[in-house]
Formats: sequence, structure tokens, C-alpha cells
Amino acid sequence: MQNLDDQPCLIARSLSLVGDAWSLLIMRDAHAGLTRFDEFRKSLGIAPTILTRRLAALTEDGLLEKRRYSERPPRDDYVLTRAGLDLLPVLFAIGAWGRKHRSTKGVTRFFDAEKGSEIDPVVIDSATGAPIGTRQIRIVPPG
Amino acid sequence: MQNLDDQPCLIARSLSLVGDAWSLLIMRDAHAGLTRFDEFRKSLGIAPTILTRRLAALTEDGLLEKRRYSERPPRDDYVLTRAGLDLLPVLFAIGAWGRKHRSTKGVTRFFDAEKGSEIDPVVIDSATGAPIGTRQIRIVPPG
DNA sequence: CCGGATCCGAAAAGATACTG
DNA sequence: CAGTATCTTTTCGGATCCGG
Repeated sequence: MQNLDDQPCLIARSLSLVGDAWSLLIMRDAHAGLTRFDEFRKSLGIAPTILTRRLAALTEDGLLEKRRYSERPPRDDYVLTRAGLDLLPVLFAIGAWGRKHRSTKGVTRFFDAEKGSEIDPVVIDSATGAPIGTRQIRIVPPG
Repeated sequence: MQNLDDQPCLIARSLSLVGDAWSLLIMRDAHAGLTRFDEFRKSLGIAPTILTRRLAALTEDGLLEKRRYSERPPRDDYVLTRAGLDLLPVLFAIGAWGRKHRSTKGVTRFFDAEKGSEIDPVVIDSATGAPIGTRQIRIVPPG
């Protein structure tokens, strides 16, 4: 895939980081509390080489941060940065779409881990408060 | 990538369709009104063989639908289905994330093509009306 | 045991030319 | 205009090995 970083569209630029299933699944697991290499590997069933690459890319791009949790032996784990935390609405929007259109085999549900309450995400237009529904959009480049 | 279709998590199942940059960019362009093979090809700068595969997959998965617009010669174009239309909030959530964390080089803006008003998407918890912020989540499988 | 690095075959992407 | 055929290059993903 070509370099999306230089495109004017924010969706395209964002996809250069996040337009990949593994990366988004890693971010999902990070939001669920996983931090270590082996936790991700076992949860995802991902080959270690791929996981190394994805974690490095996500770290480089500022969605995850390496944190040393042991000096001897040297051990790092991966924690969400601010930008990584802000990805949660994207994950929820994807989940909400799946609930509507991919729920033939039973559905997972999302809970606030602290409060215990279930989360039912919806994307709205903050200007009007109305849910984003069916409409044609116009994407306007900068300048 | 392994088969995500059979996983319990809705995010994973959705990503089997949409966890790919090309597919999401095609869907973005479809929401902007493009319908024809060559429109997508030129807009995205994508190789025709890749575009063919992606359009076939998106059609197979029910996000796009082939529609015959000419009988002689036979010509089809691609229009959004209900499930495809419902993907707009996901695209907006990605764009909103990019606006916050990837806007160093100027930002695109989203407008309602009909009403002309700008759209500023935000993901909220419909139960409380509160924006999805920073929190740890718990993902609960069915059953 | 944990967090990778190396190596290699398989798969997908990309460019280009061509066809009905 | 909407693809297919063919070729080359890049990336993926699994197995295995390594250093602490």
C-alpha cells in the first residue's frame, strides 16, 4: 500500500496507522488491559515476528509507549498513550456497526471495567446532537 | 491474517471486512458519491487488479451492490447498501481521531453534501449521553 | 520463561499491457 | 469503461533459534 501519510484526507492519514486488522486488534486488547508481548501474542494467536513489527509501528506512531517494568532482566511492556486512548471511540464505532450487521453468531458486549455499566456507543454530530445517519458527504481538503 | 469471521468479538468480526485500508478508502469514496470502477481507480491510485478484488469482497460481504446502468454494452457500477451506509459513523470516528492526532499538515473537513453544514463527529455512550472518554473496557463474549 | 531476531516459503501488492 | 493476464517486488506469517 502506498504512503497515506501525505494525503490531505484525515481518514486516509489515520488509516496509515490504523488501517490494518492486527493493529486495531492490538489496540482493542490494550484497551482491555493487556500490556505484555506474550499477552498479546496469546490473545491474538499472532506470529511473534508480526507482533514485533506491529508493536514497533504503533510505538513509533505514538499510540503505544514502551515502559520498563523490570531492570534485570530488562523487560518492557506497552501502555496506551493519549492518542491510543483516544482510539476507543473508533473501536466502539466498529463494534456498533458489527452489532447491527454481523451479529448472526452471538455478540460480544462492552462494559465499563470500572463502573461495570454496559456501553452502547453511537456516533453523533456534535454540532446538532443528531446521530450520524445516512447522508452523502463532501470531503473538503485544506486551503 | 487468520479468519476473523468466527471470533466472538464483534470488533474482530467487523475487521475481517473493514480492517483494511483500501476497503475503507473505497467506502469513503462511495460515501462521497463515487460509483464506477474508474472513478475509484483514479481517486485512489489503486492498481486495477487490487480494486477488482476489493470491490468483489465488499460486494460479497454486502457493503456494496452491483447495479446495471447500461445493457449494451453491459455495465455495472457499485452503490452502497444499508450496511455500507451504516459504515459512515466508523469513517467519521476515524476522521475525528485524525483531526486530533494527525492534523499537522492541514485537515480535511466533512460537510453534509445536501445541507452544506459541516459535520463534527463524536462518539457517545447512548445510555448516558456522555462522550466515550478514557476508560478501561471489559469485552464480554456471548453466552 | 519472556521478548524478541533470523530465515524461508507463501501470499498479496503494484506496474504494465491487453481485451471485449 | 471495466476489468483480466502477466510479471516483479514487497509483505505476511510460521518455525526455529537466541540472549537475559
